[in-house]
Amino acid sequence: MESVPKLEMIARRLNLSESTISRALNDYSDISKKTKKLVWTVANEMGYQPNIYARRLASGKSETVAYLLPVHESELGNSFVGELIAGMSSILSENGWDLTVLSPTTAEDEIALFQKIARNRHISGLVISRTLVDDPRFEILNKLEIPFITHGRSHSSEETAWIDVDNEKAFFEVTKHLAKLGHKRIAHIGGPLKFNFSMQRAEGWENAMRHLEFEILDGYHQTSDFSFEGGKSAMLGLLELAVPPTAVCCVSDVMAIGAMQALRENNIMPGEAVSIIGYDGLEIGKYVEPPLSTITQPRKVAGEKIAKKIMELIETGRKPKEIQELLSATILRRGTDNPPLVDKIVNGS
Amino acid sequence: MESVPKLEMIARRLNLSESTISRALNDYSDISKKTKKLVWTVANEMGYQPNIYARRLASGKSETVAYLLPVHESELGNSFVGELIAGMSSILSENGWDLTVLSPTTAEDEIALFQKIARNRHISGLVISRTLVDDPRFEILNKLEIPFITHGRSHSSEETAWIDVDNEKAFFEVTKHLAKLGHKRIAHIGGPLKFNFSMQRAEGWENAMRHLEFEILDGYHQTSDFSFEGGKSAMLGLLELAVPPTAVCCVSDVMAIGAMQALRENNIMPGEAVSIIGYDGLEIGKYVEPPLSTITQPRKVAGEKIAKKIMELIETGRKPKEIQELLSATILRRGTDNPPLVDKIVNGS
DNA sequence: TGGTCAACCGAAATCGCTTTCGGTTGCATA
DNA sequence: TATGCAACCGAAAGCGATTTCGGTTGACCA
Repeated sequence: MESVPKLEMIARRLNLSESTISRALNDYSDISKKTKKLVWTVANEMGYQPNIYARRLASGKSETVAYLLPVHESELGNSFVGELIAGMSSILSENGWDLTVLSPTTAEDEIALFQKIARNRHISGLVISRTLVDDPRFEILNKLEIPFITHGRSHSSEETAWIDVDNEKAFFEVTKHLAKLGHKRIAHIGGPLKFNFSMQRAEGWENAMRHLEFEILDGYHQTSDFSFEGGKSAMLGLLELAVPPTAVCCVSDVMAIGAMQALRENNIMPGEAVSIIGYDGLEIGKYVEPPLSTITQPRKVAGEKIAKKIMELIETGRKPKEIQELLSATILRRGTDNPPLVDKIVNGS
Repeated sequence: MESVPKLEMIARRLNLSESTISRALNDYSDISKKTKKLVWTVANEMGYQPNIYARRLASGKSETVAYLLPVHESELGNSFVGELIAGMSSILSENGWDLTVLSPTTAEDEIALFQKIARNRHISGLVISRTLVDDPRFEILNKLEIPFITHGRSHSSEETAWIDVDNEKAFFEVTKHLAKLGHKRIAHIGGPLKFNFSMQRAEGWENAMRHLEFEILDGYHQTSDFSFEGGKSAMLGLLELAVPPTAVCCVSDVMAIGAMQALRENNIMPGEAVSIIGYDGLEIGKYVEPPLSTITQPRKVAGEKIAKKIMELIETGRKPKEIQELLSATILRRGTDNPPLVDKIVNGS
């Protein structure tokens, strides 16, 4: 009857005390190298795994990070969630940490959750995605002294830890890209501006337009919710304009695909009279007609980075503001970004 | 300096012993109703939250279930993962349980993980999705005596706990549905048959064809991998046949959308010369041209049920085989399932 | 020879809860 | 008046680690 190996068993086997074993395994400086090596080999041999509950109780650390599932948002996020979680989970478990998933259903629920976490300290850090421009959670978490890192910034993320994509730059670039193709009447279909990434992307487009000295006609900035429907109705709004755009950059692939739908219903082939570029790099974009051009970012890698950073934040005394990283996204040309028809004719040999 | 309330503080406050408080809170039968009520109100008042690590250490139970992320499979699963996790997480945390996510990267990794779990017992149960027809994990987990529930069956799930959709029935029905529309030449685009749901869906189609006494022509059962590309090449395979089908049911929406792509490239409008039905009820299906008919199942609800069942499995002494549930999926007609063209002409008034 | 200082290790207290076991009550029964 | 039996509750021993504090060594120097 092999029972699970405990500290005490290793101690007896080596004629050392439990405390020495513990300190050896935890790499304390007052244990000789020789002893450490000895303890390690024996521990491995016995297949020793510390009881994390005993360890967490004794040490007062929990080595657990919680990921807040953005459940009360539209379902679009879901496809990301898997990859993000995969990335975080792999890195965390490599280090013996746990990843748990929390899914508050309402905003009040979420706050109650924070308070609970603050009280019992069973979770050492939080990962938050879908940040708002003006996100009240930051302040609450700070007050409660709960370490957290966000996937995406907000107005108040000067002092907090985050990892984010340079949304502004991405849309600046994509707008310039469309301009280079010959477009001047470039519109933007955005999501609700309360979301930070939504705001940033809109700003990127706007800044580029200004930089290029293109006029932003009335109605060129459509906003709607993050759904296919939303993209569709936004596009319909653009088509109704006196001077409709020849190119549109959309805040997400989902909305872009909705927009494409609107074009088709008006007998406009996406990528011909109207170019479309989305964002997210969803694989599905390859299979709409024609394949949707888009902007991608590596989500699994983001998950991995987040995991590393939150551990760093918790373990080391480093300031949250020192733990920030801006990633960049890249344009992926597929089939919906082409020179405008008019120009083709004008320039036609 | 408010410190977190502990058992001992409640005890002192009420002039009772710690053990009484503990037993009161855990609803032991040897504590009077009056005392229990008293303890509860005081505990709530103080905002008492038991230290789960102390509790788990003392009780030897971990009240934690782990979800195995199917990472090494194609990325299609990701969109489901979010919903499933959301469902599980909400129910588990309602009951004070934790959901942790594990992501072994290889099959060996997975087994090592199982062994680790078996040793240290820090996880009380496992949730597994993407089961194979012949899934070696079942036996391993049984031997290791790790409670688990699978989302999807396998050949060896007679004695295990599972929740699944009646895939066979769903595809039997969808095939009959196509027949009712007038189709006789109905093909199936399936995924790798090592996956159980893939196998079951193929069987459902096959059984229906037999039941309807329709001939299954050579090549009518295409299999490919779960990707858009896979669906596309499978459809191309069908189109090359001497007698191509007039309707195709696909094992997944993703593959169905790939198949639609293949049709379009051959100047065939999906839902006209060739009807297509997918499976999964992805929202994206609404926005391809024309909207894809499909079969849906409630995934979040599945997650909730899974959570309840795994807790039941762990807590009560019930046999795994008593914890099984078959859900049914429903056909969602959108735009790609129509009567065959030929029949229209033949029957034309 | 004695003293000092690293370098190492052990004893013991904790961490906060669970759970067994036994000990009081008080009341009904014989 | 015993006796028995519920109904309640307390004492105390864990659970398996961590961590502080102090005590031995032995080497090295004066």
